[in-house]
Amino acid sequence: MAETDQSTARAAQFAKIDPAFQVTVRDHVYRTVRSAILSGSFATGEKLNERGLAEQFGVSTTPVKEALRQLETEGLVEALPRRGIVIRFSSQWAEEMILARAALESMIAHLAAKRIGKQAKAELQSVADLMKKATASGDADRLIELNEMFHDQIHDCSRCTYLAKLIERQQFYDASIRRVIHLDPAERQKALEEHLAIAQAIIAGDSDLAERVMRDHVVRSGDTYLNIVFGKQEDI
Amino acid sequence: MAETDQSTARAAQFAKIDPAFQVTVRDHVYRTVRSAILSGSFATGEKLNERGLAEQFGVSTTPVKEALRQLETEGLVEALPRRGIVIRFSSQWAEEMILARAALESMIAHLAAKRIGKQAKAELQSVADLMKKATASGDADRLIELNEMFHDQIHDCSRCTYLAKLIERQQFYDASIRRVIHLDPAERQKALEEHLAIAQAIIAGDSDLAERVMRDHVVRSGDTYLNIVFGKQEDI
DNA sequence: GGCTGAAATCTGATATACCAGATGTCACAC
DNA sequence: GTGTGACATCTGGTATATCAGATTTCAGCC
Repeated sequence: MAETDQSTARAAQFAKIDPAFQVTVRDHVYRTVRSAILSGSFATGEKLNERGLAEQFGVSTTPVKEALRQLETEGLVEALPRRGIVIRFSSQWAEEMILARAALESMIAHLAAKRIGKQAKAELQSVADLMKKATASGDADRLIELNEMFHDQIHDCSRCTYLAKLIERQQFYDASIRRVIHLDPAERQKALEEHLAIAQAIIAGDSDLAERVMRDHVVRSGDTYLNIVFGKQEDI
Repeated sequence: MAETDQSTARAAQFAKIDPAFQVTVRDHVYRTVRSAILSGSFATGEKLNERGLAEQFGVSTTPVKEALRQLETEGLVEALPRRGIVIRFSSQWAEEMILARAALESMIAHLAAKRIGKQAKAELQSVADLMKKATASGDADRLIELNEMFHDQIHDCSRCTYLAKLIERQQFYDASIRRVIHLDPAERQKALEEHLAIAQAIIAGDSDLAERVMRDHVVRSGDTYLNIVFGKQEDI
């Protein structure tokens, strides 16, 4: 009996591993090619060769085809049947990805403000407080981490799994670029103010305000990224 | 010389065929399974079997795998590596797809109001006028057609290709269900009023108003669809 | 009787072979 | 020189075989 209890207790210590965590070749190819496209390794209109990619990765064409299918569904490449895969991603695409994110994040912020519970309010406030500290101390990596946590919390509050997944696909920059941004004190300060305003609006349950400040935040910071990645500035 | 001109003129008469128009097995499987999922042929959580599907379609597993990969990227199914494909779609998913559409369509309406040109204004107005007539005469099929034309025009005005593509994937009902909706006179009238308001706002260049009325339109009509497909009502 | 673990089996993941449409090349006819 | 068309070739699409993780089954043990 004691033994049973003990073993149960021990088993409970281990978090369930996410089955989707496993890495497949397909997934590796997908991530690598996606990242390469988003970082501008391929010119818009350039063709991708299935056999060539398979050879470069040292794998068969099967997982490559599947990875390309995912990229196609995401809109980053276009498949012309029996003719080839063409890169679709461009600076315009990136701009629109920001707009999509802005639209979806503001929708989710709206819902979060309506649906947030007491405990979640406290947690959101606590992350906001941590952001304030990290901004003051200039810890860029910590800020990136908190940033992600912050948006994830809002996603959780909204209880919108699908929307959260959709938003994830609208990201065209990676951690290294984020780091560049967060190293700039002025940018850090601006982002902090926006985050605090978002947190305040959501905690206050002001869904319309939350929607607006979130949208402005995503668009503004998105433009900053655009500027860095493509060296140009565009407004809505 | 005359011959050259003539042949050029003749060639110009034929529209270029879209290379993506070609139907592949993969695409057929994709569309069929997608439609089956959206129409509720599979319960949420139900497993799909690659070999089984391939056998049902009388094809090999290769195109089936690719089709499933597309559905996975769309979020309709989830792939658990080496364990199987699970249906993710549910009424909650459908609700969130509407919210996504509302967010994206309102963003696109906002941009359309800002970017629309003189000729496009006239065209949008003319479609709106046709809608008025079709609503009065109760021509459901014609209304469905005009509806699509209307939204496509707005997409074109916004000059947002990526967003337009993204919106297309947020549709969880097909033509037959649309038809049911448009057969109801009250619904037709309501939709007409909304469409006219949207057209007016965009033509007037009032981007904020366009955004708001578009969002309300998508959410309201979406709820009507939800009601029909899932027999329940949900609000934001 | 209930638990353990090895074997059978199911299923997705990957590799390979082959098919067919699309494109490029080039000799030939005018 | 220009245009035509057969042929070589490239490339994605599909089929099939094999590999390996996951699940199930069930005999054997406590």
